[in-house]
Formats: sequence, C-alpha cells, structure tokens
Amino acid sequence: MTRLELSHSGWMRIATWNVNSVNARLDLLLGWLADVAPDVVCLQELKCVDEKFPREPIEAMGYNVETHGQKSYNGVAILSKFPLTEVQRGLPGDEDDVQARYIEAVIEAPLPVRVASIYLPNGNPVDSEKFPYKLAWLERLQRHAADLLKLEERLVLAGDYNVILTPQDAKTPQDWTGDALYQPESRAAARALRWLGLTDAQTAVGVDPHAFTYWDYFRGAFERDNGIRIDHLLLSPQAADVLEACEVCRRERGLEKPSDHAAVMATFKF
DNA sequence: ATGGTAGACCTTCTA
Repeated sequence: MTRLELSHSGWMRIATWNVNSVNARLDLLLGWLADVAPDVVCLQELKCVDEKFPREPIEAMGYNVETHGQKSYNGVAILSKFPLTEVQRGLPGDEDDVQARYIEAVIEAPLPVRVASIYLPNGNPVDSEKFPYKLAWLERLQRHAADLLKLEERLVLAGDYNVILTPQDAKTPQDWTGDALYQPESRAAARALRWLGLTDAQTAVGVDPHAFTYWDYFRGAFERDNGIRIDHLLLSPQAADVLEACEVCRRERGLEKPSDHAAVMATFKF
C-alpha cells in the first residue's frame, strides 16, 4: 500500500508552535496538549539540548517525541500520537550549518503524512552576516522542498518562517520597513518557495486568512492585536486535497507566561 | 524616535 492509499476514514490535526523555550513553557504546553490534543505538533525555539527536553511528561500524554536541540538557541521537535519514521535532523545542503532549525519525519497514521518542523532564521540585523544566512537558508529550503514534492506524498512544512509575506500579514506594516522579516529579498524567496506548488493552510481555509500568529512581548502588542502572521503550514497538493480547516490558537497567548507566538493548527479529513 | 520584554546564562546574545 502506498502512502496515498487510505484504509480508514476520519480526521487528523497537525499544529505548529514556536514556544520560545520549551522548559519555560512546559506548563502552558502541557495544558494546551491536554485541552486541544492535536495528533501531531511541530515545536520551534526549544532553547535546549536534547538531554534537557522535557520528554517524560509529554510522552506520558501519549506522544512520541523526536527532537533536534541546541544549547540556548533554536531547536525543533515533532510530537506525534502515531509512530514516527524516516526521521531527518538538519536541513540538507550545507554540511557546515550547525544551527538546529529543521527536523522531518513520516507520521505512520491512518492518514500517513510527511511533516517538517521549521525554524527559519530571523536574519536581523540586515547589515550583518545573519541576513545572507537567512536568504541562503530559504534557498536551501526551496531546493529540499522541491525534492520532497517529487515524492508526491502528503507533505506538511510547518513552522516559524520569519517572513511577513504581504502588507496584510502585519497590523502596522510600515513599522517593519528595514526589518529582515519584511525585506524584499526575504519576501521574494518565500514567494518562490510557494510557487513550487505549496498551499498555505490558513489562507486556504482559515476563518481569518490574515489572523496574526506573533505579537511582541512589549507595548501591550497582543492586547492591541499589533501582530504579524509568520507561522504557517505549507501543504503539498496531496495534503491540500484533504485539508478541512485551519485555526490560530490565540487563547494561550493571553495566559500567564505566554510564548510570543500562537500555535496554528490544521485539520485534515479523509 | 527610541525602547520596551523575555529567555538562556556568565554578561551578553538572540529574538
């Protein structure tokens, strides 16, 4: 049986969440997992090495866990109620890249799907070496995405893309002039990735296609909804075919000790 | 127009 054939009918939910330190966010994360119970969760900005990832309490909630951690910065993981196979750590294309920003696995579920958890480089300040690193990383991601699309599987590339694609994806786009997230080069590279044939789940079926996913910690940004939309689930045609819904989990952003990002969750029906 | 907050961690970097 190939990955496209289905032996059951039902639904599956896949979420992405930049938690800004998984240990600082553990109580919030566990509460959200208990309330929402997504089948698959892509986490970004773990800010810890694999040995310090809070594996036990998450496994106790019925999740399989695969991590790609790093001391202090970055770090990504995939949690899944179903077995994970073909785990790949690191984005192909640069042997010298030591930053932990990419992990990929196949979810062996009734609706099989290949999932990647992505933490794209921020790239600020623009006049530093961080900006060309961001652009090179986007190019590498595009090359790898092109390879994955050739498999013609259900594919979900989920994560913090750190790019404000259009003016509608920011409350005050003028404030982002000169920022790496809104540079023409960043936006062009992010568009090129999508032109491969990837569908943004939120834009496709979201209740609000431009609902924000990130708000600054300061100046009461969340209370004024002064946010940006930078967290996405990008779908192959085979995954878009079964997409049913997509929502932003805003509630946790308003609780005690929140991440600066909200989770985004897509529902697939089959 | 600048500085505001948060997290990891060794005093400053990253976001």
